Amino acid sequence: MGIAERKLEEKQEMRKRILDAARKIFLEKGYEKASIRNIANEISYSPGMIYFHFKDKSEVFYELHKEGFRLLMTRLKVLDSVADPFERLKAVGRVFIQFAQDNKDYYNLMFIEEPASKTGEAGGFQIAKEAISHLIELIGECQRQGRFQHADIEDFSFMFLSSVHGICALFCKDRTTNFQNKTNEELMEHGYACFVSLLEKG
Amino acid sequence: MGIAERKLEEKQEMRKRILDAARKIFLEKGYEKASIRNIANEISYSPGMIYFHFKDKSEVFYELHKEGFRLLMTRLKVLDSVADPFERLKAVGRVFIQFAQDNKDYYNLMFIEEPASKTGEAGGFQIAKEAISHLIELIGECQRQGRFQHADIEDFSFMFLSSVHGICALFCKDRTTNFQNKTNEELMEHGYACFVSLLEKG
DNA sequence: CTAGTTTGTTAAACGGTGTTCATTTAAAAT
DNA sequence: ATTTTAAATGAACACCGTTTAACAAACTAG
Repeated sequence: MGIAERKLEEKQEMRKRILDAARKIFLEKGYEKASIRNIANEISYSPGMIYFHFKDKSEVFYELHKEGFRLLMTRLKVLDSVADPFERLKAVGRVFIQFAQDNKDYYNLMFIEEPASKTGEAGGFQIAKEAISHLIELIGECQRQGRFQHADIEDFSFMFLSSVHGICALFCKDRTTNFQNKTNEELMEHGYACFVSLLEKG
Repeated sequence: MGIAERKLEEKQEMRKRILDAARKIFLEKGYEKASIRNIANEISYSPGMIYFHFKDKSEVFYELHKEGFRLLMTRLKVLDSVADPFERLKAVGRVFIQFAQDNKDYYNLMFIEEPASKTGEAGGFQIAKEAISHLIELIGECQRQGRFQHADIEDFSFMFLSSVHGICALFCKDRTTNFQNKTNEELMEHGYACFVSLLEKG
C-alpha cells in the first residue's frame, strides 16, 4: 500500500504547512486577532481548505499550544542532571522565566489566552498536568531533604507555580511598566531572586 | 441655561445606560466575545449610537476597567485602619484574592484581558500605578519595622504582587483544576497562607 | 482503457463582527 | 415659522469563523 502511505504523508505535510503558517500568524497577532483567512492566505490556499485538515480554529491553536509545552518541557528536561532537588527547583523557576522572556507569545498562548471552545483540553492540558505532577514530586524530594517541612506539598507547589507564573504573566501583559527603574528582564530576575531568598529561609 | 444642563444630564444618563449594558455583556462574555451590537441590543438602541457616546469598543471597556479598580481600591482602603504594616500587607494579599474570587470577570477584565488598542492607558493604568506606589510604600514601612531587610523594595514589591497575581491569574483562567484534592478557594487560600509563612520567616 | 468513486480544494454563502456615514428625527434657537 | 443643532438610525464596508455545493484530479474496479 505505497499509495495510501504517500497520501498520508502528503496530508501530514499539508497539516505541517498549515501549522507553520498558523504559528507565524498566531504568535504575531495572538489568538483572537489571527484569522483562518490570514493563515490560509499565508500559504495561498482557500480558507475552507483548513477545515478539511482541522476541526476548527481552536484545534489549530491547540496544536501550537502543545508545541509550546513540548518546547518548555525540553528546556526543563535539561535540569534532570541537577542532582540537588532544591537547586533543581530554583532552576525550574529560572527556566520558566527565561522561557517566558524568550517566547512571550508562546507563553501567552500557553498560559494566558485561550479559545472559548476548549477542543484540545485533553491534549494541551494533559501535558500541563504531567508538568505539575513533576513539580509536586520535585517539591516532595526537597521536603525529604528537610526543606519546607511545615507546608502541604500541594499548597506549596501551587504557591511556587503561582509566584513564577505571576512574574511571567505580569511581564507578558506589560504590567511591569509601573516599576520603572529597571528593565523588564532585570525586574523579573531580581523579583525571582527575592522569592528564592524567601525559599532559602523556609 | 437650564436646558443645556438637562441636555448634559441626559447625555450622561445615556452613557450610564450604555455602561450598565456593557457591564452585563462584558462580564458575561469577556471582551472579545461581547459585541457592540449585543450591548446596543440590550438597551434597544442602534449600534451606531454607541459611537456617538464613546470613541470605540475599547473606550467602553476601559470605563469598566477603571470601575473595577475603584471597586478593588474601596476594599483596600478599609485596610488603612490596620496599624501594623506587616499585618496590613498580609491583608492586602487576602483582599486581592478575595476580590478575584468574588469578581472573577472583573479581575479578568482588569489584569488579564485587554483590548488591542489601548485607548484608556492613561485612565485605567494610572490607578494601577497609584496602587503600586501604595504597595511600595507599605513595604517600605515593613522594612522600617525590621522586616525584609536584605531585599530591594521594588524587587520585593514586584515579587509580592507577582505571587498574589499568580494565584488569582491561575484561578481566573481555570488552571487550578490540575490540583485536585481541594476546592479552588481552599487552594488559593492555602497557597497564599503558604506564601505568607515564607514572608514571616524573611 | 473506461466508468465510477474517493479525495483535496475552491468559491460562494450565512450570520456574525467593529466602525463609518449619509440621512432622518426631534428639539432648540432664531 | 424657519433655521440650526443634536441625537439616533440603519445601511454599508470590510472583515470574521464556518458550512457546503460544486469541481477537478487521482485512484479503483471492471
